Amino acid sequence: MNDTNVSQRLFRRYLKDQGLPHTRQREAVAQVVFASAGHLSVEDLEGRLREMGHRTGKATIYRTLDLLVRSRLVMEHDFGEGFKRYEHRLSRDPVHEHLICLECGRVIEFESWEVQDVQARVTQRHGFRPARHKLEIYGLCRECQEAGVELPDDGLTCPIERA
Amino acid sequence: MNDTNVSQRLFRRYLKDQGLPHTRQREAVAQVVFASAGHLSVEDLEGRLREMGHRTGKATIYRTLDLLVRSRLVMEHDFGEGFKRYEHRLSRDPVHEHLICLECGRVIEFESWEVQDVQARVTQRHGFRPARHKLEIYGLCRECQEAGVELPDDGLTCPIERA
DNA sequence: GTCCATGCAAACCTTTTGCACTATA
DNA sequence: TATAGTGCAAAAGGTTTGCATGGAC
Repeated sequence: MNDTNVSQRLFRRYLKDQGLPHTRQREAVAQVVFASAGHLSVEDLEGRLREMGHRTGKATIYRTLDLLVRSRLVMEHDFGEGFKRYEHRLSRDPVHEHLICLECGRVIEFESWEVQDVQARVTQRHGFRPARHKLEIYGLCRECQEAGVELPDDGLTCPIERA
Repeated sequence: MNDTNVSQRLFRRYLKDQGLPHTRQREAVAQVVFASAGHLSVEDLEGRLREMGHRTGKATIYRTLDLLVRSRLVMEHDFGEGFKRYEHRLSRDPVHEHLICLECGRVIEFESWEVQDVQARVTQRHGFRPARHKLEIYGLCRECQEAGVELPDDGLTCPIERA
């Protein structure tokens, strides 16, 4: 049995636990999310559902994503593009960080125990109770650099010295 | 001379460098941003401008914030509240991270050389050219914990074991 | 006098909501 | 059959844009 099927089962269990009906739309949305590797936008989801012959309304997609996020089977991300992206959590490390290319939108995942460490120390020092964190590094991926893309620099050239 | 004035001067220099006019609206928006300690929303800004007797249109506020962000004198943040917040960068460490309270929205800043370190190592490993990063830790601040607030837990109780 | 900024309102985009209808259990 | 979900379209909410007017240089 593959991970997609495991996730599907977990989602069905979640629905049962919450006393919610299991519908074909929920099944379809969950299936697409669990079967996709990357970080999906709602537009991506709509497209894949249409390809598969499902005619699912946007509202239902959003409502189902909300359930998937609540169940903790899916994570919601906002990479500053003006819309959200969704990533399933099974079959990968539950805690990981992201490198995000400002040019092409490519997302590379990595893990870092140091970040966990920083979180533990800094939250303890401030009496803060952590629920989750995110470390996102924005820049240019190798491919975009090799394609000659440059990061724009519009800022003050040297604020302090020229003040 | 205080930091607010330094920042104002830098902003005027930025405008001159870019060949852009220095207007009273830009002056007013910049002044409010530089004089404020926290992480301002556009709504906050509008309010403070009104208090000061300035009648500045929303569009002008957004356009001026865009200039301030481009000049690097101001940073834009998105803490997932559905709108952006703005923070001036002078008179504080240019690189710092945030603890964000999910209950009251309080923001606590901290610094971490370890994160810089992680960024350097992981970007080198992936041939990625970093432009900026953000580490945000979400949870409950001390005050909200003491007020008895709990983090909701709606997820699957134990996905793997009960699968 | 030439540009550019401003202000207003309309447009935009993603996400949410109301409601009549349909499907689940 | 009771309860909740679905789909559509409208609304919401923050942000952006078009355009006529006014200000900066």
